Amino acid sequence: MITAMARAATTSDAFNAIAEPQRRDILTLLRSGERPVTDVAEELGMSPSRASKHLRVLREVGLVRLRGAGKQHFYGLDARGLRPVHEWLGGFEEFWAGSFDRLDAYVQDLKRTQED
Amino acid sequence: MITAMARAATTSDAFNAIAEPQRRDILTLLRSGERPVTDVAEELGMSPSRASKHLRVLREVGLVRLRGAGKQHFYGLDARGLRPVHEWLGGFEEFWAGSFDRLDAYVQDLKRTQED
DNA sequence: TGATCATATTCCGTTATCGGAAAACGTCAA
DNA sequence: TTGACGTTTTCCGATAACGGAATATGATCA
Repeated sequence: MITAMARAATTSDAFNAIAEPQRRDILTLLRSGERPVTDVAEELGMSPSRASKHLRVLREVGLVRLRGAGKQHFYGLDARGLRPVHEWLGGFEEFWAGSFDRLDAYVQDLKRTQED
Repeated sequence: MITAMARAATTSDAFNAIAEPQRRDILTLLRSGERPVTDVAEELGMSPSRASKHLRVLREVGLVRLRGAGKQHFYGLDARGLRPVHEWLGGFEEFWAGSFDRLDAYVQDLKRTQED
């Protein structure tokens, strides 16, 4: 039972998971191929335990997959989990160019307001 | 001076700002035009104070602009702030189709591992 | 079995979110 | 000035992320 809500868990969403810069770095790194925890940690300059924790979060939201048992674990990218983010963002692309116009309108409006 | 780091502030990033579902809803709503706080609150079923707080976060990261002084405030979308998110995501698009193949490979691998 | 390497988890303290409720501003009209 | 409306802020309690350090688990090889 939930008593009080604070910020949503990092593991609740791809949106929340990628809010952390280091986790984005991990995903970016994994674009070039699978890697064991140690490599991730070393290449991104973080402690193995930290890397492991971040990878756990990414695994829980399905952005990363663990392959291979035994001593060697390989983490690989599963970018499908980013689709919801991309889809949500897609609705805004048309606004990027337009935003400049809208900013112009805003500035014009501001001028008018101050002149009045 | 920073003593200990917790989760990054919601206002530090577009990434952090859009991690909250209600803030995404607000941005989506504002695609159809500017709105005063009350309207946002009502249309999304949240208290005015909550809406105002969310809008403040969005304003601080530059995703939203405040127009008009006086009693009537109008909040409008400034989607340019989403560009960093889109750009980061862009690097992964090529992987979405590929991810299925990679999943196949993963499953094959799993089979092999379990047979051994 | 015991040592060693690779990963994962737990413990700790600090910080900041989130919602609701209540109170504080700020503006405009009577 | 008083009152009403629209908006923002403050206070509160509960939750949990984050890093580092230490510890635990797990697998492999001598």
